[in-house]
Amino acid sequence: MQINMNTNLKTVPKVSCNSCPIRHRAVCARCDADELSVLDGMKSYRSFAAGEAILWRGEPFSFVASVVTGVASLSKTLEDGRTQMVGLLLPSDFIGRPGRHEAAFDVIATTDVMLCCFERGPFETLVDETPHIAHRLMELALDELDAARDWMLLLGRKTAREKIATFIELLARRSNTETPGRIADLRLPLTRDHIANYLGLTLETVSRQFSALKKEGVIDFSDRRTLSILDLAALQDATGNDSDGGMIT
Amino acid sequence: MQINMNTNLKTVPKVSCNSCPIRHRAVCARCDADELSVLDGMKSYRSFAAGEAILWRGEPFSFVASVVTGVASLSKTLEDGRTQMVGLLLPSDFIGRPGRHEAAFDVIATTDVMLCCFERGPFETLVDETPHIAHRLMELALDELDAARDWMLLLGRKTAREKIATFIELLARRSNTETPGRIADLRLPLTRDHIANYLGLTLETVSRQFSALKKEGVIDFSDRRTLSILDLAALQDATGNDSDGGMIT
DNA sequence: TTCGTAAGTTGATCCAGATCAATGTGCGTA
DNA sequence: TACGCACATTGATCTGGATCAACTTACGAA
Repeated sequence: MQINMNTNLKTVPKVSCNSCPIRHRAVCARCDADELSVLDGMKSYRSFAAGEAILWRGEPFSFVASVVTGVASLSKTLEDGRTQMVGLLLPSDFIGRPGRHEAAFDVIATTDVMLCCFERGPFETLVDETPHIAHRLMELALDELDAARDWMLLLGRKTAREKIATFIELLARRSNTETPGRIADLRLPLTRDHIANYLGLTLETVSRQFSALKKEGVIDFSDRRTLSILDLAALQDATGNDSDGGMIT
Repeated sequence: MQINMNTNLKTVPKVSCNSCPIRHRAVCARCDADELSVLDGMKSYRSFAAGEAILWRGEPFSFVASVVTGVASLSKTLEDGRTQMVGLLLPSDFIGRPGRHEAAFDVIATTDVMLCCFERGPFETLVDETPHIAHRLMELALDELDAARDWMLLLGRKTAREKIATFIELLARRSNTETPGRIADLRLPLTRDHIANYLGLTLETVSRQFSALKKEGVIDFSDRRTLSILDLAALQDATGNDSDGGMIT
């Protein structure tokens, strides 16, 4: 099987590339009008419900895809069930890689997800013929590599508090809310358990660190899944990152 | 500065690409004779002594390079000095990435290292004009991404014992010694401290886990830097990896 | 041959985060 | 209106690996 044909999967009417929210960041970012129309003819949309598996590790896939909306996670699991998330796929991120025919990890929809899919064979041919796409694919891969290496530092050397602060700051940076020093109503797209899997912690530790930051007045929860950053400077201080990097505003 | 012009740096006479030990795995792997002669004309060799910095984080670099011989490490450091190695560069691995002009981490020679260097500007032009090189560069980047993600699982979820076993098994797999069930005289290219930085441990824990595996008869040291694997099955068992993956012979 | 130093081992103790356990909260469904 | 369930919080305890410390080993330089 390729991308799963499960219960909640829906094939959805296509949207024109011109009004696509990820038009300028996804694999098609560098394409001109002609190239775009080729992609437009090849693409199909699929939606997955929160919690649903998009792809299991080891499963051959016949589609590659861009995330249009929603959040998906990549995770690896040890024999005994310990799991580690190795990537978070946000809108414009790409699923699948040239020269590989089966998934190296589980891909799970953590929220409802919409994918813009291409059949793998034709897409690979197109990549070979279209430097704009090959080039963008390279950029996306290198960005992921940078992110993976930042995460290695976090997993290997940061404390629980630093991990949580880094995670919140990451979400704040990606959600482009613009309010210097204070960020309101940041939505957590993951459960405590998922966050723990992302950060190499347990869900209890995640919960305790959230509570600690709340008690200190650094953040506040309006609801379990929605928080505000009350003291951005303190939060950035708690990440353990160099003070210069990572300015949000 | 680009790649450092320090104390021990030497520019070394070039070797013909045809007799180059990494000819078929490095960035030039897919090149035909014509392409190779262009690279041959551009390249220069540089050597670095063990312990020497090849490139510091944030430093602009004017060269990219392939590792010809030796081992180098990529590492990231937190403000307070905690460091995490985020990659190990073995012969044929590539330093530098298209579209980036400064290092994202420190690159240190852990053994004596020989690099095959190209000036960044001309090399990038060549990449754009030579699909064989662009393609190979993409493959190398994706392989690194896979390795980084495997390491995230190790850093986030494995125990000290599993980390050490995984590390030994990794070295065994890359040194292509062929002796089913038993591997002799495996050389550790890193100090205990470097291994600790690679595995997200302290050097004491590394030492203790080596001792434990030795006492159990899984491995043996003929010298502090040279070990033999006496019981490969037990070692693989201790990695925590799926039993099917990771066969060496 | 000894001295100095970097690297490695081993022991004793400590503590951050895991684990085990109980309770709380919100929401959809009957 | 209450039942069931998934998710989250909080407390008590345990423990793997960090930290602190002493000692050993290898080796190159004087």
